[in-house]
Amino acid sequence: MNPFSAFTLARAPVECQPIYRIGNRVVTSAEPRPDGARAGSPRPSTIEDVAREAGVSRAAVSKVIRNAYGVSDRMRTQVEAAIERLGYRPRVAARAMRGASFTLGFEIPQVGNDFLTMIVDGATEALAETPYQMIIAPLGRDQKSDVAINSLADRQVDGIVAISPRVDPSWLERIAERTPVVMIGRHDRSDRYDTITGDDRSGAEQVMSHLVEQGHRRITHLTIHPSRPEPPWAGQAGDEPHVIRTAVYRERMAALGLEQSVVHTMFDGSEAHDATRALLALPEPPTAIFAGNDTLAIGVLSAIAEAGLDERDVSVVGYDNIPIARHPLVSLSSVDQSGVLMGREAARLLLERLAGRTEAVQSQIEATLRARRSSAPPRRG
Amino acid sequence: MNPFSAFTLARAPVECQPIYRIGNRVVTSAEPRPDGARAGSPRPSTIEDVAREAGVSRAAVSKVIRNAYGVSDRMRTQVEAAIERLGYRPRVAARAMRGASFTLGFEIPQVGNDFLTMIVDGATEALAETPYQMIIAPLGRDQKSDVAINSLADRQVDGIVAISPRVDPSWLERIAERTPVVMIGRHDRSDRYDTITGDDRSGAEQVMSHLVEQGHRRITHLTIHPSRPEPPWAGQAGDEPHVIRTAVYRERMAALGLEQSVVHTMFDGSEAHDATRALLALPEPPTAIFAGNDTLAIGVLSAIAEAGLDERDVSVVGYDNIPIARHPLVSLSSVDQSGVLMGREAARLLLERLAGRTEAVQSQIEATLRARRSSAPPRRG
DNA sequence: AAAGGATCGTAGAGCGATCTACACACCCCA
DNA sequence: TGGGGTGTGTAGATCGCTCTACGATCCTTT
Repeated sequence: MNPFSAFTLARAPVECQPIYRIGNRVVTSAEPRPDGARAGSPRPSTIEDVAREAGVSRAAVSKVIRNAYGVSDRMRTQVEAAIERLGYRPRVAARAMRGASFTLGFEIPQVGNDFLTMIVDGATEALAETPYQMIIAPLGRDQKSDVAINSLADRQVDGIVAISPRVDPSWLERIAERTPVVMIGRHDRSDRYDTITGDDRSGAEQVMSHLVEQGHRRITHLTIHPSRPEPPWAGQAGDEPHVIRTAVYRERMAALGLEQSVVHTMFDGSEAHDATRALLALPEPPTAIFAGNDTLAIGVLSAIAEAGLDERDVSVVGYDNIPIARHPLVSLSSVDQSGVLMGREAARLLLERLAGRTEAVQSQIEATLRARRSSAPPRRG
Repeated sequence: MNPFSAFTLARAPVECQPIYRIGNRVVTSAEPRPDGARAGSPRPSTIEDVAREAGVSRAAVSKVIRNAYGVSDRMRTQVEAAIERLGYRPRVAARAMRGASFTLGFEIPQVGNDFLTMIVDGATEALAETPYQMIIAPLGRDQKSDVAINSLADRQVDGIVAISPRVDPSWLERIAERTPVVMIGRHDRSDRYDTITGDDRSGAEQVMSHLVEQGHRRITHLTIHPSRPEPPWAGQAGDEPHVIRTAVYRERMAALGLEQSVVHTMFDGSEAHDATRALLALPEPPTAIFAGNDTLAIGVLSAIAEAGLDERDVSVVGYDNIPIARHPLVSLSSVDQSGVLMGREAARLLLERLAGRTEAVQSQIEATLRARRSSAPPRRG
């Protein structure tokens, strides 16, 4: 069963019994609680308990907690002491019912992807001094972005960062009507949500110029499969980063009168490895491979190394400049589009929205090629 | 300000206005809603709306959603149609108030750490067919584990996976009274929470045997700083994986009458790099380095490569067998303790708890050294 | 035909917060 | 002395959902 459709998300599996909570008053139930182990545990204290302990009203405690107006120093001290004594912690779920959940949600298509990790790192840093907690909804295998985004929205997060999701922009706009959304990595324009993109055109152009200047002529572009079937919202403006990089490759090759060679693989580097092996077995293998991202490039490098070849045989350039790219054993040329910066910016944009901004913002991050050992002039021959 | 203490977690920063939601009835408020942009958006439909649309009671809709007993086929069809028409999605926050949130929380000390990523991958896979959604609470820089764990508990997650957290076990037990907890990676025993560990003793012993058999005598152990100050709960049983690995190193070196050399660094590989540079500059540098984990080992390798040396000069063995370790350009010998398996197991243990299990379980994952190019017999001389 | 048992559905009381509206002091000044 | 502030604190409705208790049918059975 797909657990995330409107129905099944909501539905408990038959074999999973619901968790019971002992409420303010003791629940009189003929049945023993299913999770007997936790039955006797002390009830966590509520705002009510704090109020009683401090000898004030619930509302007063709430005010102190929210740092709201109308609290005397004496009362604050009193209430804070009571909170301390009881070890009280506000229940986020209850707060979310009326106010905010102080939670920002990140939809991450691949947890293992180092570029996405950099984004999370940047955002974490930016949120450090705020009361907002970040949560990440990772995509399961074969799961679509909308599942994770919906799931974040269902959890009443105060803002959502969606990373290059393959979803219908108008669907995303509907989400953005309720919850501020920042979309990273797709070249959409919307006046409902904010966007952050790298300069994919410039980045790809730098790669192509670099390779051509080094004397490469047989250049293969290896990238991930575009969405299939072609989504109805695909277009120039809404293109995914990889699509743009590919377009630049094609333009440049065409302009130079060179033969184009584009290979598509899955996200994961192992397919890039296999694809590269096949390329190397060709009668006239490419002298350079422009990989759509570093994960693929790493896979490409492994096939090249296994074949006993090096950068003079086949040069490789990636995209994203993930941390391992600068490792001397790898030394992968790559385009830096600072994921950390993107994450920081995403957090900032969300906080701005929460502070009241209403106009959409499009933010673009510079792209800079970092040439390393993996790209070198081809051997004469 | 630290946003996560009992107080500040709860407190909105002064400049952040709360988000208002239009409830079931229109909220009559003299003030305009602060987030004016979203003011005109259609109110998301509630269970009440669905009930009206389907011509049944709220309770009936709830039953259908929860797949509970006492629903006729006719009613189910009717309600499901209404849900479909309205695009209704249940609010998790509201459900969490009484029942379950269908959310499992993972506390991840370092988002960028590939070993932890493997754990998440394994868990994601295991949860794919369940109604549970995983959320990850990443640790901010200099943040302690308890902050993230608390934050998950505050969000009423139905279960928590804590990865090798540096927290007081008795504190964790208190959390576990309310919410099932699985702790990965620390050799604690508790009858309140479940644990999953690798066989760190065996793994470390394999490393040491391997290096010694290859003829290494000057072996340095490089690992992360132990918690400082020594936490009060530290002891043999509750030791962290790194501490155990270090202990094994010391035992083996002592048994062989070899001089011990232990270097401590931060988590991040760049310090390992610097530390290795310093080691290489010694009059008698080590011929082998046993790194406490692969992240550190990668940093070690980079320093060795930069110095123009290779495995015949200084061998390196890591721990965790992260994906990049098998890359032919890196080819790092490492101990495999299947993070994916750990993640899968963690999810399984949590689901079992939710299904009613009450006794604690300790699960141990095998450790197997994968010897690769990075460890080789030292050069003569 | 009445009793008993399923089956199906509803009413209504929470869950733990937030936030508006209002009451009560107290003080100042005319 | 009375009229307004201003500063503090409380009452109480509300958010959207869950779940127990119970009522209403309908079908068997005796």
